[in-house]
Amino acid sequence: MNNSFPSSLIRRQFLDFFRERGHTFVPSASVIPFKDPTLLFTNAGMNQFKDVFLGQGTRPYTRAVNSQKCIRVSGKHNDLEEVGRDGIHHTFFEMLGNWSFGDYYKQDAIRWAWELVTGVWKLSKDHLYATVHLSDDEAETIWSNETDLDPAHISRHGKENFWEMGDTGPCGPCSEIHIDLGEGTCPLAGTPRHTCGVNVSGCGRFIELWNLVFIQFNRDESDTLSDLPAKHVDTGAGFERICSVLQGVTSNYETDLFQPLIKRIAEITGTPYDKGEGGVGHRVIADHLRSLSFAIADGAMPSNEGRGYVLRRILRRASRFGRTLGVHRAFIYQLVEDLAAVMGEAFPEIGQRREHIMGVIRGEEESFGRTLDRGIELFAELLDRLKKEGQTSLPGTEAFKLYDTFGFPLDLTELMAREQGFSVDTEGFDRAMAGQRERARKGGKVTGLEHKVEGSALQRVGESRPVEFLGWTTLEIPDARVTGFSLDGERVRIMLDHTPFYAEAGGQIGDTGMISTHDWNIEVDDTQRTGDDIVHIGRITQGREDFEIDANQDFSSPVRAVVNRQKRSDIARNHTATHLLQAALRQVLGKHVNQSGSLVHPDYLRFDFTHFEKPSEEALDQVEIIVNEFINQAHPVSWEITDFDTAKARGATALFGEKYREHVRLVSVGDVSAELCGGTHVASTDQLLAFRIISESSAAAGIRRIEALTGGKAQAAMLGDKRLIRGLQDALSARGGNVLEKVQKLVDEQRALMKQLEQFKQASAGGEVEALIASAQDVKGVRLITRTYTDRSMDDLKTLGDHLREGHSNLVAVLGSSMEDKASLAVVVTDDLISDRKLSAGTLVKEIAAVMGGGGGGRHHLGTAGAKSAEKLPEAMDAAQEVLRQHLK
RNA sequence: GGGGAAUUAGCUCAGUUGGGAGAGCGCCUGGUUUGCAACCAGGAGGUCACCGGUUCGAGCCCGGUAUUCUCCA
Repeated sequence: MNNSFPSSLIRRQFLDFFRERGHTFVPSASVIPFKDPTLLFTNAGMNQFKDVFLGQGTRPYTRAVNSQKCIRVSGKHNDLEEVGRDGIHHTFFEMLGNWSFGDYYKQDAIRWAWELVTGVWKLSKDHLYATVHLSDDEAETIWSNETDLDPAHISRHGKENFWEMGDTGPCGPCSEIHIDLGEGTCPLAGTPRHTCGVNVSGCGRFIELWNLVFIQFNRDESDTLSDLPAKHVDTGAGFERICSVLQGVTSNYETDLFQPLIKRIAEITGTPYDKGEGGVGHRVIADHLRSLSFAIADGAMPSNEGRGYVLRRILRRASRFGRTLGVHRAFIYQLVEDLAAVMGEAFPEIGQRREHIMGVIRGEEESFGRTLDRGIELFAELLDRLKKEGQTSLPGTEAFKLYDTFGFPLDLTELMAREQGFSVDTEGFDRAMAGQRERARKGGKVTGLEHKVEGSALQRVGESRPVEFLGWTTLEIPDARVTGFSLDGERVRIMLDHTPFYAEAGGQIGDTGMISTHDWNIEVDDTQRTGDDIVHIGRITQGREDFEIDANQDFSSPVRAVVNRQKRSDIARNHTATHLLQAALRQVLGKHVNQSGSLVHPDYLRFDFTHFEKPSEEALDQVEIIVNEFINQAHPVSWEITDFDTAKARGATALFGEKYREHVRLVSVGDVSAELCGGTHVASTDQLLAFRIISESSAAAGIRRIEALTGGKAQAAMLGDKRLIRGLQDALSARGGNVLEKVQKLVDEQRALMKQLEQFKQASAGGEVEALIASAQDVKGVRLITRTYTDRSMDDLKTLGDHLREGHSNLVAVLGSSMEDKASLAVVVTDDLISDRKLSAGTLVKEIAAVMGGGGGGRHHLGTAGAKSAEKLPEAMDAAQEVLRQHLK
């Protein structure tokens, strides 16, 4: 390894180079894209600027540079299974990038890239190559005239050099810098039909270093390209690859980014690292550790759906490889320390949340261990069964069931089957898997489309300008201008140039209210954000025709926008309470408490936070007390717009990974809380009146959820409790406040009484049993007891029947009872009659009950039956003797 | 988003044509006594996840909900 280029220096050089050329450093966005549901993970540097390219958002700068954390786990070019088998595939990587938003274009982008690569990083010009798109004369001219690249090293390509975001949207030609690593570096060298070269599939000698994308077109639904109003530059260079080139190693895993991790893995597992096949496990674990740690640091959690499930799979893959290296206990979590040492400087979140990350990974490793243990048990049972049936092959459906339902990996099943001399029907397994895929595809088609249609149906009005949100200080605007709308049956969606309506964000739900003119009226029931726009959603309650006339005239007159005051103040109370709750939780439970989700609703608030165990009742009481103290202390709530670093310096809690603009809004509650927050709040905490926790539960592993009330809702809840207690006092005649003692006493007494009653029943049953037996009549040598009671339950009859059976022989009892005009019937037969005379209580009771129109059945020793009416019970009892006679031969 | 599974005592789990809720461990009481998971006897502890349906009768059958596990997208 060439030590003159440590990875931290390379990263810094890149960022400094562009900073010196007027670029603003923009911190890496979270790997969890909060505002883009179409994306599981941030997978490219441009993700956080997508809205700029789509024309929906703006930034206060026109040049940006950063190193973006990315996670890729699926897609054409990156299958999870390939990671670790070669030196270039990763699930987590950094993407170095510089951007121009309508500022400089191809010339500067190419010149600067060349200058950095050859001037700062001193890569040999003889080994560098450039590619441009077939149509892009401009780029080629710049390469040959403005750089000293050998013109013979420039080549033109088709779709490899054309970049697009999707089927429609911004796109444009791109130009790439490739490097020739020299002979002997291509794994395919010498194989037929492979000639090393630029853009040759699978070639390991010529590899891409940097992609410069020139965004200049927009592709519409009809597939035609039109020029964008502003042209952009978007570049991306894989950091790990740059490091491997500059450090003179042939695999990314040989760089100082990975070697410390790999060394530690070798240490823990006792298996030395091998650059070839033998090191796959080390590489997989090192790679997966990075994905897991960064995703968890940014707030993701392993789970059984969505991106959480992807994380779980990544961890399990790493864990499986750990087992092949001989370690069966949880150990991956220990590596987080080493990762923090390598990456902590550039990404401090890894160090700051180290304990949380370790806890989550450890928990998952242990839970996977349990899954495997259960699978091994199920496998053993299955094999036992197959052996008894004389099989030697394990059916594919069974292997699939182990995999699909219990998460037991196929390769493990095969391994264990082979040990016992069994083969596995993998074809059957594949067939079952194909069926599963088919079902999943059918199920999940609709949603994506709906999203798209909803977003594109808005019709813009007049010149487009960014909306101004005024709702922090005002709830009513008399003269807003309509800037866009859509009408779909009853539903109307409308945009304004300035608005008091808060759009759902940060857990706070959207405002409700009215938008109106003299001629029409819209009841707004939700407010949402799309891009930088605020969309009011509701229905026209009055003047629909007038609304359409207005729409045709592009809404020439101003409209009045009024937020529902009551709901807004309920929301504000709950939002401020959320901040107080977080502050109190940190006091009581510890600093590790971090928000991991919240819902601010007018009726209640819900707050999810990281914490490892169920908080004790005492702790929750303490939290409630502290929040109420905050309320009574009447802390003023204030806010200011500041920059991120200032806010952080003041100890503000920010959601990890949430994207914050250069200017952030800092909400302070006295000296008890400072949080970055865009929501609406009360002016002083005493407006909350009261705070009350109504539930505490688990939201996910390592995450607790608290639901709480404020204001009138909290007071109403207290009143409800008071009524309940008063009701209890009345019912117990315990106004003196000794309710608890009284209840305890009652419970004890009741228990004692029940016991006594049971004994009493037994004793009296003894007498009753003797009397009943004495009353028996003889039917063909069998003693038959028939007896009808009133108000005896079925349980009573069964108990009595049991007593008659116990210790007696040659006895059949038919016991009837009428209760609330319903008939119950129980028949018991002693064991000797069951074996000797083949009697069955189930059969007898069924036939007897038939007489009164009821149904029933049971086992040989005891049968029960019932009828909806007790009217014919006497007839049935009379018939018992005849029924028994028929069953006796 | 779709499929498969689980939910029974404090814990781990049994419970088949639908008819008497169980075992092991743990806990309590008494006895015994001190070589390693001590033993013996007795006892407490259950809304069989929740809601609804079928049935004379549901832990078991049917429908729904919740939570957890698991696979696919």
